[in-house]
Amino acid sequence: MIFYEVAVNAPIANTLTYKYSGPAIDIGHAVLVPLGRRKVTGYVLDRIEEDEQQDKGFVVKAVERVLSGDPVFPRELIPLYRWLSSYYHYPIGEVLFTALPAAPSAKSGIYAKLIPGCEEKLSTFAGVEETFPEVVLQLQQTRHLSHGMITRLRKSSNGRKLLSQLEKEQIIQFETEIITSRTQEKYQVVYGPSDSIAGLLSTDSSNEHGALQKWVEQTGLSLKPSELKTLGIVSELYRSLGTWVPKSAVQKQYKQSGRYLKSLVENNLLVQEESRVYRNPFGEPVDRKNTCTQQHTEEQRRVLEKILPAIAQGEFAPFLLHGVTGSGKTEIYLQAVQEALKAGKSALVLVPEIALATQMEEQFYTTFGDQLSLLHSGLTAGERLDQWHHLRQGSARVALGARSAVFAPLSDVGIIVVDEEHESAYKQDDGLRYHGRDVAVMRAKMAGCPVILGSATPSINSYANTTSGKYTLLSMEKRVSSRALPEVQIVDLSKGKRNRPDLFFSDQLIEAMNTTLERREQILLFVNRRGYSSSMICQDCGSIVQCRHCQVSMTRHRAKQKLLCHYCGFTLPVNILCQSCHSERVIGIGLGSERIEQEAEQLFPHARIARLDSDIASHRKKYLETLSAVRQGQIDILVGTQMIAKGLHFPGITLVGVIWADSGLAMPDYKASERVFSLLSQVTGRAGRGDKPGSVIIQTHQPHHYAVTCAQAHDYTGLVDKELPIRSLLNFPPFGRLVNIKFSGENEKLVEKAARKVNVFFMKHFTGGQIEQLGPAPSPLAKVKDQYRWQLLLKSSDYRILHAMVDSLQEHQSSLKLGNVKLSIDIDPENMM
DNA sequence: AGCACGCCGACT
DNA sequence: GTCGGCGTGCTC
Repeated sequence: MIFYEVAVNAPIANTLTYKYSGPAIDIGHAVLVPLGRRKVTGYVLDRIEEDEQQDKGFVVKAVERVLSGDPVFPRELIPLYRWLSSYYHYPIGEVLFTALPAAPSAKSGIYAKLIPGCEEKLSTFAGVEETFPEVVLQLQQTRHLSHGMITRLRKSSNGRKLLSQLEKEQIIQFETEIITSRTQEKYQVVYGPSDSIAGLLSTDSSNEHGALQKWVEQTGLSLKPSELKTLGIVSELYRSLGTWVPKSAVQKQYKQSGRYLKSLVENNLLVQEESRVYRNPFGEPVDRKNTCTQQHTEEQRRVLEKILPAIAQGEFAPFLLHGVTGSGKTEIYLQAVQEALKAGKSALVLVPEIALATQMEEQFYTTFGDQLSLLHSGLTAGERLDQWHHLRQGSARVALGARSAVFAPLSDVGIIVVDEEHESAYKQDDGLRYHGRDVAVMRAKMAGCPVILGSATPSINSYANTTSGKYTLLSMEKRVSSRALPEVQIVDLSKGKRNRPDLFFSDQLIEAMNTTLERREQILLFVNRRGYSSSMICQDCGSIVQCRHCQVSMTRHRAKQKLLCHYCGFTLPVNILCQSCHSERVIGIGLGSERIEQEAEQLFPHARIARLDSDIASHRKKYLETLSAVRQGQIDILVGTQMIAKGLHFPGITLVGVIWADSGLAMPDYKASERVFSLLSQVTGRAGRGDKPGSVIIQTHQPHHYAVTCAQAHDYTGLVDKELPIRSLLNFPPFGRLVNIKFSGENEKLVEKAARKVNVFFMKHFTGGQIEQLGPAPSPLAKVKDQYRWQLLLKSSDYRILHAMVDSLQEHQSSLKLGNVKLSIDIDPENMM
């Protein structure tokens, strides 16, 4: 008998022990195990030798069965899973279910069996026939009660009564059955040559059909013309594909071929097999043009001289690559990955959550082809699983993807790259609240390999790690082919008269747009919000239309003719009465991408204008059409939100306008300045990447704010010099560490009470000046989806104290009696909303 | 999470 | 009396 350490799919902090008498189970397998009265999926994390398995005061149950054919994850990732569980204070089983794709899984439910020989007893059972005829019917017909039937019965008291009586009278017996078990592998039927004609199909004679016919005549086989035709198609496809031919591909050319394929197999000319289908994760076929590996710049060479030896060395080494937009960071990544592959290792590349196909994907695909596995957010569960298997089996050695790709099942990782490391999209904002970049660094540490964090505007945290000596700083300050950085002009929105005070366009911006359009060049307008008006205000009483379920203002969307809540999706008609005074005079204020698009149409009626925001991006086709239209110069003005600032390359754009730069500075967030700076820098970087120089106009109400002026001067260290003293004064990161304890529930009073209780608990058990408790207070978004939210922010220079506090809270959670209030813990919170 | 146990109010 | 409400606690 062998014992196993299993992480089960339930919110249980620790792993559980199970035994299994069958053949030894490898670490990493999915198993079905009993848990209480039910059966759940679990993952084997370790084997426990029998002599180590002392009596620990619980009865060890047996593994029900092994669910996976092969281990689902490489065992070298187990320490990372354990670290995630303890660092983010999240149950180990749920860590695994977050980190793994929808792999073999099973669940059980209760059903009831009719005890043999009880049919008579059943019919004499008082009252069943009248109240529950369907129960009698099901038992007679199938000799059991289904899970669905039992759940239905349990909803009524009479049903429950019936069930317990049937059990008491020994008519039925409850058992658990597996009700869902899914694997999303897709298979297809493929055909290949049998031994007898293998030689014939591999020859690349140009007169294929003739050769086949000749061969058939020689062997004296009597093939029908249709069979010969089918065989011809198969052989043609076999040669062009270079591999076995899917049945569907043959049938596409010849509809009736199914039956002939069958007879060809019977005649031992073709062999039929089932093969795993790997769905194509590239939405559209990507042009595999060769990127001419240009000469590296002096800076690139200097950076590579540091990184490449570290990869060959195979030791943990964190680098922060600070390179201005256009300095050629991607080339560094490509070289680094190549170096790792050369050393026989694999590579992991993380990019922020991006809507769809980007330059980065294209370049990696061009360079690494089938070696590359893409793990972006647009994949279906099935596609994701396919990519997982590719990596698992080593048929792909480079993984490129967003946040969750950090869990890619690569073994022997030689390099990890995190592009745009400052992006807050790396932070998962629910469930296991991990930071993709931080996990990447930890993974590199465990794997013993270098990690490159790249950014044009590094996070203050990472930058601080270079001055403290934890990371090595590598800088690239020049743009490839020494293109100049764009000229940036700041326009003060609060000063001076405007020709069009009704619009969000300053005179300077309008003029610059005019000259740009005259030169037949392209313009990008950047807006912070989608929609038309960011909120609706009543002109009589001044109240703002709020979502019924969330404490946020409703945004007007003109195209949809609706008011929309961006948090829960709740909609209202446009023509509503004021919620407090019932006035009809409710109008939109503030701006959104739709409105800017409309105003641009008014100002430049002859310009071709397009909009790109997440409303559009949800329509993949429309999104890609817009992208290519912009690239081909069919669009003069592109209006967009955040998503256009990232990773997209538009050579034709020479003017960038930022409509309202300081809107982000009002956020209740210690990172607001850092964010605004990096957003402005990114948008600014979109200008003039072609051979023409670019210019940028930033409209703002706070022209003297350092986030704005530093972005204007392309001065990253200037920002750091301003920002660090402020952070230091308030002991915010990188000086102090933060933990946000979040409370939520339907009952506002109870949520508040719970938050106060925890606050008191901490004050009692953790005294001394090393900890600061901010709050408890209602969250900046005090209500979302009918859930009231409070939070308690903990701050300390010593993260070990913070972890001790959270551990202690979780330990005493039940005795604190927080009632129905849900508690969730956010370690290193990125977003305080 | 799910599921059982157990302790109190409102019904036959 | 007991039925059924939900708060509390455990799962190898």
